[in-house]
Amino acid sequence: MAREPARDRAAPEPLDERVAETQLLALGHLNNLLGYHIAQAAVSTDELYERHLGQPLGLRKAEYSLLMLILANGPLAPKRLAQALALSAPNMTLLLDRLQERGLLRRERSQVDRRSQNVLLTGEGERIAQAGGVAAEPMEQALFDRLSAAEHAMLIELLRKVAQR
Amino acid sequence: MAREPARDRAAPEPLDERVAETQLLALGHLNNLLGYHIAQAAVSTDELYERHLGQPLGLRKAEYSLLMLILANGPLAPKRLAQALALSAPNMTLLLDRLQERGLLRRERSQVDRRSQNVLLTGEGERIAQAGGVAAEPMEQALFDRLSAAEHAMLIELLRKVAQR
DNA sequence: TATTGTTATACTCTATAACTATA
DNA sequence: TATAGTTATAGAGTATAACAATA
Repeated sequence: MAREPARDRAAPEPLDERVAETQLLALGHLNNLLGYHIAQAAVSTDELYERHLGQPLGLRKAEYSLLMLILANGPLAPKRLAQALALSAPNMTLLLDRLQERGLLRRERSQVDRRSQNVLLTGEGERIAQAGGVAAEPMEQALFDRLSAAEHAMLIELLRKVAQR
Repeated sequence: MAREPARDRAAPEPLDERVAETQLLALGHLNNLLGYHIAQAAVSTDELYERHLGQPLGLRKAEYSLLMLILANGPLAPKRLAQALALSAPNMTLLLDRLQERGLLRRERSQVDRRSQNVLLTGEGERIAQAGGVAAEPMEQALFDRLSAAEHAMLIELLRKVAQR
């Protein structure tokens, strides 16, 4: 893909061989790269997360998602949580350690298979998780000046197809 | 959001208070969280990137994007690259150091403003960048068993609206 | 033997403050 | 004074190997 000639013989001679500061950058091959656009969109959603959920609740993204999963499903094994969140087993251990230390969850040995554990929310954990669920709504609303409700739903549906694991 | 009762009085008494291993996890509040679905989709696109571009070219995502931007626009200042890729200035310095060390680009002082630099591709850098552009195509094609071409385009358009910076 | 979870460790990525050289 | 870029440093996120307990 050859680049557009940015200059013109008649234009005031620029001393530098580079596009004007005011000019939007061309994306070139990045234009049709889904991964690139996902990364760029994540910059926006990460900012929103930090403002609406991360800061107020003191939870990182993985911590928040983990609490939401237990809130929705009841007790779960670290193994299943790790698979659902695409985290390695050692990282899941550390994540659970932190949340347990904060008193948001506890671990019980499974009676069925004593290698396995049940991770469950404490009272405080359930309280925070509930609050987190509620606080998610205004965060999504904040997207509605960029996206209609229908577009928002459509976008999630398409991302689901990509994620499909 | 109360969780569905997973048990039934008549069912064989489970010893553990948790959903069956075979059962899909409920997402609860995560269901309408755009950020969550973006993160999940990124797991897939990151895998694809690693296989099609990262491994073969020995380039990380930020390195690849940077090369694509210079290929498409010609010489650019680190400042503009940092803004375009949402990287901090110190991280941009390190990124450029690595690529320069590999002989893929070089830095020149700007003649217009001697605080600023022009980052430009070397011959080898241009060669790798070209190869990267070409190798991107089969990567996107690999998505087409999950997404039609129209859905792929639509998805990128929606992500653009979210990213909008 | 295989699986669940842990420990230890290292590497990448990101964030911040302090500095330099130019404007 | 303000801006472009650098250096130094620390923190978060992620990956891998070796291990203990249980199946």
